Amino acid sequence: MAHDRLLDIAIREFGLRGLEGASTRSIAAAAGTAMSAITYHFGGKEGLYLAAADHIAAQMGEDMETAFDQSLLIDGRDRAAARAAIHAIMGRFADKLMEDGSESRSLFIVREQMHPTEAFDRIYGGVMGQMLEALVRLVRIASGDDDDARARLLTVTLIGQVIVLRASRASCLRLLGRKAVDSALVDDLKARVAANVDAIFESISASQEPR
Amino acid sequence: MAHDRLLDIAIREFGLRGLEGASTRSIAAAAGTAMSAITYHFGGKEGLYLAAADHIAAQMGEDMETAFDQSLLIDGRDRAAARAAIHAIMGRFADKLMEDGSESRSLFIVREQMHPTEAFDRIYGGVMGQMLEALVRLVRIASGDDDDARARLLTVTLIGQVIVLRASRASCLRLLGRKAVDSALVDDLKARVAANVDAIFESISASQEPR
DNA sequence: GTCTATACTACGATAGAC
DNA sequence: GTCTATCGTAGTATAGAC
Repeated sequence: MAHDRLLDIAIREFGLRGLEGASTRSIAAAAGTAMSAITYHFGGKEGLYLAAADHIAAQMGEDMETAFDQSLLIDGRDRAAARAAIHAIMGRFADKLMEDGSESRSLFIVREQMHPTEAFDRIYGGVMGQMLEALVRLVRIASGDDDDARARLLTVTLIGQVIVLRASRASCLRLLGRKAVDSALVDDLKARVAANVDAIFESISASQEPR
Repeated sequence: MAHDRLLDIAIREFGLRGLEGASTRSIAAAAGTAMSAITYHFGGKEGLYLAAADHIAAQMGEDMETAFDQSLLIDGRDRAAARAAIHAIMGRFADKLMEDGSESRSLFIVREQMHPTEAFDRIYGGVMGQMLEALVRLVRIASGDDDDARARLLTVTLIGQVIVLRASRASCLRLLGRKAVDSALVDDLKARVAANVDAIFESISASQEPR
């Protein structure tokens, strides 16, 4: 179906070049169809862009669903379980972020972070927001600190440790002396982040009970 | 001078809209000059883009210079001093990243991270690379672990905690329930990151000397 | 449903007037 | 040095043929 081919290529092109950088002519050509097929199926470039956002949100939803569904079942007083769930979500997030074929999707989202449009609402309003809120709740439990603002700020610094590899990819690759991100590197990163997370929560626990 | 006005506006426009999104016509109009002035002063759109990158690199250099010059003087065995220097660099980095008027520059760099061009070489090859290398050295000292690869990976997770507020700005603002990043928030973030950094290095130290 | 034609706008580059 | 005028290219949208 021309519809699906166009959507596929649109995600790639919009992620790679952005809304303005991508051209409907080249998207249509790559899909082996006429440019006006975009008008027909999606109403225009803008509609195609939003359809791409919806598709990305849906795919992200599938990928993260089980990991964060489980986290909702966790008891509000079980700090160890909450921390384990944080490790699980962050690990899965890292995997999905760096997975082959996820580059276009990630870049699409990074672009929207800079210049949020309606497309960002569709992505954040879906599973992304739910995942982050679930993470905040787990952080509150795992830290034993009910203060919401502090939990949210800590959550930001946690996800930053994973996201940096996508959002600042070029710098990271140079700093690590690599040409690309392979699965061994992702595993190393996950281990490093997990150790950091443990260290941070241990430190918070220690400061709560001085002796 | 038309040259400087064009450069100023170019940084803003390229940062906001990207190389393809920005138009030489509107940049020239905003600078109150004819479009062909860009050709005259910079040789064309591409030249203007590279000049913008050079200007950003130079400005970043000034801003971070003292903070990281001092770090080079630190003794290779003084773990406490190295950790203090890490705090100083990261704090200054956070300030500069979130400072009023730095948005365009930050966005310019984030875009280059996704799709590095010659402009990225000019920025990274300047002070950015030096700052990151200085950080790696400090991390190696502060952690008491001479392994270079481990130090680089840890460095990545450290800067990620700061950069996330720019690179994933929209998500962070939503998660924090804010409309904008004010200086109070930056101070909170700096304190949180500093605590995280301490916790991580304490944990590493503890694992090295089990008793 | 899909493609061809075409209309219209905006882009970047350049030549030449001042 | 700076601006005006213009060229060629590429963008989106639309109407209508198949």
